[in-house]
Amino acid sequence: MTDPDPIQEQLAAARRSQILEAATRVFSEKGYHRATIREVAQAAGIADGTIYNYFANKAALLLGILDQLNQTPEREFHFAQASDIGIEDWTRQYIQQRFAAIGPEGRRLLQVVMAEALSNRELREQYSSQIIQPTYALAEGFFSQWVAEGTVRPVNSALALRVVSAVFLGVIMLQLMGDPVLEAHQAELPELMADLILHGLKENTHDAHTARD
Amino acid sequence: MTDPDPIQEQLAAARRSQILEAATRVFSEKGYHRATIREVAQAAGIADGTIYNYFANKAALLLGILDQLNQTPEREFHFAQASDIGIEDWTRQYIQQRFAAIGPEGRRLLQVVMAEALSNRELREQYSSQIIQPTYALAEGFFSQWVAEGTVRPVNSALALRVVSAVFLGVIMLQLMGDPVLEAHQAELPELMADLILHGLKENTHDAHTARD
Amino acid sequence: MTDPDPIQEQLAAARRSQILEAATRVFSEKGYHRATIREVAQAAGIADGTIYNYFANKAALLLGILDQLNQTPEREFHFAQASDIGIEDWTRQYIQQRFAAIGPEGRRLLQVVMAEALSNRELREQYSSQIIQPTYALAEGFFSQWVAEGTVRPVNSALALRVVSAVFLGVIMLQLMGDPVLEAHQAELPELMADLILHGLKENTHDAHTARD
Amino acid sequence: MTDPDPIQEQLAAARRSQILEAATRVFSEKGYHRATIREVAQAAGIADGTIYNYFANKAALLLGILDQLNQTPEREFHFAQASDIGIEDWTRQYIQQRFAAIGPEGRRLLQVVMAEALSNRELREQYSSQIIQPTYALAEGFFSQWVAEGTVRPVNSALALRVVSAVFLGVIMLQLMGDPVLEAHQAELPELMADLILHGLKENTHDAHTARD
DNA sequence: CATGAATGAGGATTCATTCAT
DNA sequence: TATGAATGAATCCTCATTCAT
Repeated sequence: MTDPDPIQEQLAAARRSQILEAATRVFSEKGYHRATIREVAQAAGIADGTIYNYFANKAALLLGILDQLNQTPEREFHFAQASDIGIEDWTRQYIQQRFAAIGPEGRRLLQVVMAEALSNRELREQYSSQIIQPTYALAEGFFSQWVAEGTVRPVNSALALRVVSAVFLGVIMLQLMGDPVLEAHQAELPELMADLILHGLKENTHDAHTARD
Repeated sequence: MTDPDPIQEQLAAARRSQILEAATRVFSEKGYHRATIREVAQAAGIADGTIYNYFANKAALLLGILDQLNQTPEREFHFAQASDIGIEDWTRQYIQQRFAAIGPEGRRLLQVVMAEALSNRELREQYSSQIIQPTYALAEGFFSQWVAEGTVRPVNSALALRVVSAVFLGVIMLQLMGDPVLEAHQAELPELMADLILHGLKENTHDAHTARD
Repeated sequence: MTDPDPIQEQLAAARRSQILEAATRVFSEKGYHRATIREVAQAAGIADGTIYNYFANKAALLLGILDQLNQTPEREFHFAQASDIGIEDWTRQYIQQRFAAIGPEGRRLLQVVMAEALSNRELREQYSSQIIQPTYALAEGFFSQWVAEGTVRPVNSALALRVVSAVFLGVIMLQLMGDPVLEAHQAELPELMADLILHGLKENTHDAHTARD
Repeated sequence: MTDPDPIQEQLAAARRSQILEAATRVFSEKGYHRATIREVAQAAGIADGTIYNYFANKAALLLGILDQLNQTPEREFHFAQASDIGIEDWTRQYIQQRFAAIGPEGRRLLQVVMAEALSNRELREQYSSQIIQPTYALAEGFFSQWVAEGTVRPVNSALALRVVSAVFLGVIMLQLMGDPVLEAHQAELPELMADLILHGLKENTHDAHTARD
């Protein structure tokens, strides 16, 4: 009936983004449930009903936000480079880059999605199957390669990957919970995380010895 | 009118627990917002109105759950023993014990509280000030002592503590998100976490060397 | 089954009064509907349930208050004396006495009953048939006698009685509405009302003059 | 977004009136508290929720009714004409006109507002400050002028005004209470009230004398 | 009789969603 | 497509009333 008008599509996509951006903002401030469609509409500068021309219902806004989380581009970061520059430097750079990349907007996305995913099985499963597990699958390849090379201690790569990523997730959760220490020491955080992930907490006396040699 | 009747108080406390237990169950299944007072009441086997004899409103149920989280006794665990048995063994034992202690009920409490705290500033602040920060304050004492002793590499203790605890928090979050790998390898998890926290990811060639000496 | 124990009856009557007194107080402060049984019970210093041993339900408290209004004794005041002391003096004394007699408690009763009677047909009809009309019936006898004697201008006694009593009712309503002028000039009020009721507003000498011309 | 659309405003005003009219009807029949929002909505032929597009809550309906009472236009009636036609004729006409003007709708408004004002301090104060006292302030000017002219006996005008208006208020209260005599003699009422207000109850012997001469 | 915990019907209010304009 | 008024289902909460102790 209507031919696919590329201009129309552009406009529609822009509207969708505009609405999702507003929704993310409002949801992160008031929470998905406490936020009303009206508030999202007002934040987006449109009428209530207009939202329903772009999203089937309120839940679809959440899924839209999830999609945006998915489209955060840096996800595929260059695991490949690890071999070139050594795991030590690579890790430090990666952590630095991830923290820089996520930014306040990404943090908000995560806050909204995590809050709801924790209490909504359906969203949780979508989040898991669409984003979390694929990301792990991607990373596992590199990780097990490092293990094979002896760069990384011999561990269950899949499991170790979870634990390592848990450091990230946990730190961001604590930030979202408003921890004042993390807030105050943002600058030192990446290096400390890299140290911990690479070398652990323990003062390695042997390291010291050998270094002296 | 009536002097404080200890039996009445016992009954009232039991009712409160009964209601909170039901609320935790229902909230963790459906989420705080999607759950209705009626569902909580039915789960507790009482009438809707009865809940309001023990809690001012629905939000007070959340705070009650928060309190329960607070009263999980093991929080003060034996940091003191660290010096006796060496940080290595202590860490392994501690992790093991924490995982055992939290259990499914504690996990549910955490799920409910985290989900809501992420989207509810008031609860978040209560959670932070009543539980998270006090716990950190307690642990920091021991942590900085270890740093002073040279047992732990010289770091900002407060910050390092956050990062270490983030491993825990992150792992539990991933579990709550239904990660199948963590589910499948629960048994290996504590040891791996201890390894990571103590020694990091990196295969320590120097360690190996020195060990050979 | 139980023989009519006069002591028990005394106690019960005292309880009833105690409860009604509390109810009047609470109702006049918060209004019948906004007031709760619990508040009445607390005001009376008893438990909620106890009220139901003396009154069938909340509405019965209102009827009880109505009864109390009924039992205000002075209702039958000595109309008879009118002939002895002249209508002028009688009226002044009567007004004075009525205002003195009603007092703050009586005002409260009236407030509660009027408020509810205005919006509750059943109470209104009870109030009318049990109190208002009987009182008028009593007064009409004297009033028509005065008319017959020529003491009072020839009017429809029943109607005139309503209008005269309306001055009272209206003044008390305005007082209950918090009129500051009536509040400030309480002392002058009875005399002014008597003047108005007996002689009207109009300066009489002119009447006389003009009539003579 | 949209500039003030006069047509929309007209529609909205019409809706408000429609709702208020229904509320007045329902409230006067069942009383404010016993009436439900659903009943008001049904009486207005709309859905429950629609009421909340025009009024913040149930109490706002009462305030809306109060406003309507305020906007009864005749309040300012022609006090000015008093000098032209003589206080006697003016009073009779005024009373006549007031009774005619208030009508059944106005009576209902008054019933609803008085019932609630008697038991609701907030509404009472609004009623007093927004309507009663301003009306008195307006009337006092004329009244004291009449006193100064010697048309009216020398009295405290503010107080006398209250007493005179109390005749009105009292009569209407008695009518609202369902007094059968007032109901049966509506036609004679205005004249009788005028007589009472102007000349009082007492057969004026001087008048009589002069008249007889 | 006194108590007050338990009950559950009832009602105000919210808000996602629809649809006529 | 955009609008926003109308809708009415859903839900929290209140509170009169009951009844076991």
